[in-house]
Formats: sequence, structure tokens, C-alpha cells
Amino acid sequence: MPAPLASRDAVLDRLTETFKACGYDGASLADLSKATGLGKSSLYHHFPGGKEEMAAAVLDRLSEQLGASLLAPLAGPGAPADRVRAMLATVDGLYGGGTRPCLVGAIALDSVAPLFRDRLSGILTAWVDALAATLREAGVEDAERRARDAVARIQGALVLARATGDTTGFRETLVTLRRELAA
Amino acid sequence: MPAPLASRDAVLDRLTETFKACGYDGASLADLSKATGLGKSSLYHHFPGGKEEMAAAVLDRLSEQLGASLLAPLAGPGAPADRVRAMLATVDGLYGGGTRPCLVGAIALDSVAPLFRDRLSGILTAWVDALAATLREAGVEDAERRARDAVARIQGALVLARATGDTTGFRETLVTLRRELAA
DNA sequence: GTCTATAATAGGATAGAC
DNA sequence: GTCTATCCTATTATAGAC
Repeated sequence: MPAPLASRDAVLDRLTETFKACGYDGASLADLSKATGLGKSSLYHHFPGGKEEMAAAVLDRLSEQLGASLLAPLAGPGAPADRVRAMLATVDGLYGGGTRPCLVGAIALDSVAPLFRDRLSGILTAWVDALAATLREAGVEDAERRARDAVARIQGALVLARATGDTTGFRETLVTLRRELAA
Repeated sequence: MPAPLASRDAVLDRLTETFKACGYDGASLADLSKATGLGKSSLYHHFPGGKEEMAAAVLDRLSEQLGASLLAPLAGPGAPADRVRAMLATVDGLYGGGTRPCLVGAIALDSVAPLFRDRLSGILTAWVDALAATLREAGVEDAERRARDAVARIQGALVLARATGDTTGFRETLVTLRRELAA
């Protein structure tokens, strides 16, 4: 049964976009309904827990996707520096060069952050840990701290891009990280 | 008439706290009413434009406050390295060592970001520009880029602190910036 | 300037037909 | 699985007394 899975994936794509653009509080069921093309009742059929379950599903899928697109390559074969470069290139694509908001950030700064703390924390710490392991393998000092710093820089650059409408800082950040981490 | 001014300031303090904790979309008039101790009608008396005017007023005041507490000292007398250190110490206090959310970030990642873009952008670019000027004065290379990077790191560290509940990264960030910028 | 009361609307959620 | 119709509450906002 590939059809229902693909369909659910398509629905989650649209939900993700809406939560990214509006945050959790800012995304109404009407917004989510319009974005998916499904009526409110259909959304409740797929997500009986309502908006909260939708956001949870979206975060859980994001966690899997990042595991495959960011973390696995970081752990995979190849020289550590190359893997870090690949991760940064993936980040560039994921965030559209700074034009696309970060779902984790959007939810983290919303009133419901406590509700999703485990998921948010899980995604970010998995990212930090995977990067730290690669840096350690490359013989970098203070790998853990550098990894935390790198993820924070990316998140912060996205905040600035969103606030100012200028993606210069985001692109600079990726260049800087490539230079500092994959030297 | 010092009383009314002080009172308005107290009201803005409470509104600020609420917007910081809940974001714009997540802060209802009931929340804002409870936080200020004023009835909804009283809030509308002070801010006829409703929630939007409250947020605008809060951001405008923040802009002034940061001008006095962050930017003026950066431009003021003393050695550039000392001024950068003072700025970082102020940042540590403003964000409670990573425990307090950033208003600019909270609004920037909300659905109403476009509405407040000029104000958000103004606050962040003023900060970046003031820091860049000080770094340039200290003979730092790429002052503009380093300043943007520093502000992004602070913002990102706050996102991580909020998402994970762990302020380690924020405190590390301030130490790192002190080392890299005020050497 | 602040309050109580109230309007008008949007939000989340459900029932039941198809 | 999806829809229309509906319910109930929260939310924004206003009116008018004090």
C-alpha cells in the first residue's frame, strides 16, 4: 500500500510548511485545513488528538528525516571533513539558503514549547552529538562545545534571516563553519 | 508627572514578559490582562490598536532600552575590548544566563513577523552595527561579519536553551565570544 | 482610567451523512 | 476517508457606567 503512505506524507509536508511559517499558536485549523486541502473533520480522522497530535507527528517525522539526511551521513564513511561539509550542504538545502524557517525554532519559541520539549530537545541533541562525534574523530579539540556552537550559529542565523529578511548572515555562517570545522 | 510614566513602564514590563513567554500569537488578551492586572478595556484605553499596538509599543521600548544598555556602552569610552566585555555581561543579565527568552526571536518566528519586520530588523541591525564599529576600532578583521556572527550565536544559543531547557550552551557562547572578540 | 457587561467572531473539536 | 453542519469555548473588541 504505497498510496496511503505517500498521501500521509504529503499531508505531513503541508502541515510542516504551515507550522514553520506560522508557528504552533499561529497555525489555526483553518490554515492547516486549507494547506492540506482536507476538511477539519478529515484532519481529525488522521490526527484524533487535533493540532497537538499534528505537531507531534510533524516533529517525529522531522526527527526521522534529519536522522537520514543529516545524522547518518555524519556517521557514515568518508573523511570527517567531507562529512561535515556534506552536512553543511544539506543544511543549506533544508533551509533554502536561509529563506525557509526552522520548525524546531518556531515551536521552541512558542507558548507550547514545554509540551514538545522532549521532541525538540531530542532533535537538537542528536544533531549536536552526531556532529561532536565526527569532530572528535577528526581530532578537533572541545568537540562537544564546538558542535553545540555550530548548531546554535545555524539556528541564530535563521532567526536573523527571518527577522531582517536578509539571508547574508546565514550564507556567511555556512562558509565560516565550513572553514572552522572542516579545515 | 512621573507617576503615569512609571505606570506605563510597569505595564509594558508585564506585557513584555508575556510576549516573551508566549510569543505574539500565543499571548491572548486574557493573558495580557492578567499579567498587567488591568482589565481588557483598560488595555484598550492605553493601546487603542489592541494587541498589535501593544507589541509595537513593547518593541519600541525594547529598542530604546537596548540602545541605552547595549549600544551606548559599546560606543562609549574605554578600551574596545572592555566595551565588548561589558556588552556581553549585559547580555548575560538581560537573558538571565539563558533562562529568559528573547522577545525579538519570539516575535520573529511567529506568524506576524512581517508586521514587525522593520522593528525587529532595526533592533538587530543596530546591535550588529554597533558591535561591528567597536570591533573595527579594535582592528578586528571582517568586523561586520564577526558582529553578525556574534549576534546570531547569542540568538541561536537562546533557541537551544529554550528548546532543551539546558543553558550550558548559552553560557559557553558568552565565554567563547569574550575570548574571540575581546582578546 | 478602570470596571462590568456584551457583542461579534474565530478557534478547536465533534456528529453523522455519504 | 471525506464532507457539511454544528457546538462550545476562547478571543478580540466595544459600549457605557463609575
